[in-house]
Amino acid sequence: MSTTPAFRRLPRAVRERQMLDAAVRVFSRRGFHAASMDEIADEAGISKPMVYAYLGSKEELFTACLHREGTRLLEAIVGAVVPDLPFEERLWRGLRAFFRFVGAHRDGWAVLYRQGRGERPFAGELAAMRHRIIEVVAGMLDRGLAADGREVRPAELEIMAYALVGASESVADWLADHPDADPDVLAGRMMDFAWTGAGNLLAGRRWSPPPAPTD
Amino acid sequence: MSTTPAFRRLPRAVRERQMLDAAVRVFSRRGFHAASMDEIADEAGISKPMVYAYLGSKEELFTACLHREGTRLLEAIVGAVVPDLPFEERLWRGLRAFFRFVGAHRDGWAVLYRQGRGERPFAGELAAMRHRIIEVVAGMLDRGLAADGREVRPAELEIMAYALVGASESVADWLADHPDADPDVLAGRMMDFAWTGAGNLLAGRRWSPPPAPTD
DNA sequence: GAGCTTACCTACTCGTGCGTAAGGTTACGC
DNA sequence: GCGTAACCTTACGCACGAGTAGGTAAGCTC
Repeated sequence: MSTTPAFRRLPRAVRERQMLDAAVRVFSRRGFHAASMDEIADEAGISKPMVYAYLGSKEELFTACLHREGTRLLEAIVGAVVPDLPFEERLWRGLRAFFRFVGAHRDGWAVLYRQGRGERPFAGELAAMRHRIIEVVAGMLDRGLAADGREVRPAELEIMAYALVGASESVADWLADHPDADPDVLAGRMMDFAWTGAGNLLAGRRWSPPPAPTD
Repeated sequence: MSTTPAFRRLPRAVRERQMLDAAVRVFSRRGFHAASMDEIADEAGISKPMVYAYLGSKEELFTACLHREGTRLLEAIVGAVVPDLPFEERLWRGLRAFFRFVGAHRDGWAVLYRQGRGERPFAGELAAMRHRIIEVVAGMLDRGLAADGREVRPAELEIMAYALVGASESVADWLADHPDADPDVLAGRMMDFAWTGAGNLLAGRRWSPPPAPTD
């Protein structure tokens, strides 16, 4: 019989990609600690020393996953949010890109959102990344207001941005567990919430506590 | 010198409380896997076999933490939400109780929100708990609408509840990192967002995509 | 087809941390 | 004041998994 080796020898770049894909899958279902390098190697169809040779230690591997998925997510969003469009349009495009990404990269999303947040060495960096996104959203809100001649204290803007991002994450997480849902529809639902809500809110309508006994 | 033993012998119930308190603290800063039973025992000022004797395995201990903190949180909220009050008032009281709880039990919150979600054996139970809360919120929204003579499809209600809960969690998480912030003020901010937003939204104002090129 | 490089593997070491066996100490009943 | 039961300890067994040493073979160059 001719040369049909069970396992072809592949160039490094291809293997690295396969390993990262496998690592994201395994990390997404096990978490950082519970995932073993053996299982990742197995999932990638390769042996453990190869993973160490190419991607380094377990922490470095997880960092690489976080970095790749985080970059992809960020690029998907900033690529969709064209700068000179009006606020509403940018928000809509950003949300749609976000939900589309989560729908298409559920594993990556799970690693970023469910697994990365608790693990000690990575939580900080991840929180910083999230905070950067929130600042961007807050900036969008601020510019949306400035264009309207209004003004809101930065602290309140930040809280609002936290609420908006948190709401989106929560709905995205729902999407990750409902493969049949349409990301664009969800983005529309979020606009229902964020735009109608934030829009009216920023237009000056503030909620005030009822006069009833406050304790 | 009289009898001043370095370590008094305490009744079981007291020790169990101390151990759970210590476990919540350690789990909150390390996560489930990275936390060691030795460190928990040390934090509780007791030796490891005592932890096993009273609380069982590490998984059982973590489950106990999750259960206690989750029950406390739930009780704080349902205790604040008096059934017969109007929708707005219940929402306000529920949010305020939630933020007050997080402000007063940062460690417990961290275990529930940051650590529990990713860890395999517990994620499911925790997700179920969260889902129960979301159902309650969805029910509140529904009753709020019904009282207003309106009607919304259950699926949309659920999405909205996810957004609301996610927004609250995100702001609560911000609170956990900002000890000086006032929980009641944050609850007010959330009402700004949720009430003004959801209120207008549920009153029939829906956002619709702009006519611009949709890709 | 000799010789080098790169891809790849089997089979180990060794640290860490869960869980436990076996024994010491304190308080309390009588 | 002594037995005994509950409390508490030190010191270990053992499994699991990160990381590695050392060896094999495929493909390339000439």
